[in-house]
Amino acid sequence: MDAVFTALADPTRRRMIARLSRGSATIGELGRPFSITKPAVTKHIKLLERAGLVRRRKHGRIHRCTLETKPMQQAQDWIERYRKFWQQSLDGLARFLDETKPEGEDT
Amino acid sequence: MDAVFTALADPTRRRMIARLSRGSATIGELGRPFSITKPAVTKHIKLLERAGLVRRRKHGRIHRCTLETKPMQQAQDWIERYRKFWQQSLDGLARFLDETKPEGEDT
DNA sequence: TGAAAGGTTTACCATAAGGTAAACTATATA
DNA sequence: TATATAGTTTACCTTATGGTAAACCTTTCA
Repeated sequence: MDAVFTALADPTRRRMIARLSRGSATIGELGRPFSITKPAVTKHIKLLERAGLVRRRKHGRIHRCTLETKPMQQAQDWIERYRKFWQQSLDGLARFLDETKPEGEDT
Repeated sequence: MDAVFTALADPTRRRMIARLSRGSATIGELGRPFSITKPAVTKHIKLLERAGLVRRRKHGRIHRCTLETKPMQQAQDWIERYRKFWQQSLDGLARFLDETKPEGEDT
């Protein structure tokens, strides 16, 4: 889970994911939109693989990448679990109590 | 968005968020479950604030923290957007093509 | 008026990210 | 058989994380 959120924390990798969501791509295709060198692309893909978000298949000298759905699903589940909690609590009594209990706010 | 996913990438911070989803808490309360020093707790909270996930109100010497829903919602929206895309594409034709087009897989 | 309690700040350390240039491996092709 | 192409590896740099200890500021309270 750490690795998944770490992978999503970089804008370049998020754009790579967006690209892959529309179909598989090679390493070169994934790196082309960005003005970064090839080793940088290699590192990003490796990080995405380490998070389980991307799978690679080698065909000759070409590496074709595809997305894996499971880790992203788990990340979404984590968020969803707690989002539900606080939406029900913060919109209701808990928020009222938190806001009104202490009177002397200085910020 | 970078900051939000970065904040979620650490297990200590995720547990702090889980704690906050059940109601507001002080800095001390948030750090107590972990065997880390006070400066470490301060840093985690700061990072959560920087991501907009946590809001702090000072009452005397006590700092009371609450969750903010918006950034988490945005993070979830980002995931949801692309998850939809690839679930519809990978479960269907695109995945079929990706898997079958190149014959000589060596991995 | 002290001293304790809640937090922060200031160094300081180790490791991971994100980037580069240069050299390298392996496959395809003229 | 050269040479170009796709991608990786190694070595290096800078900045951000995650942690500590020690000193500090504020507020509370005996």
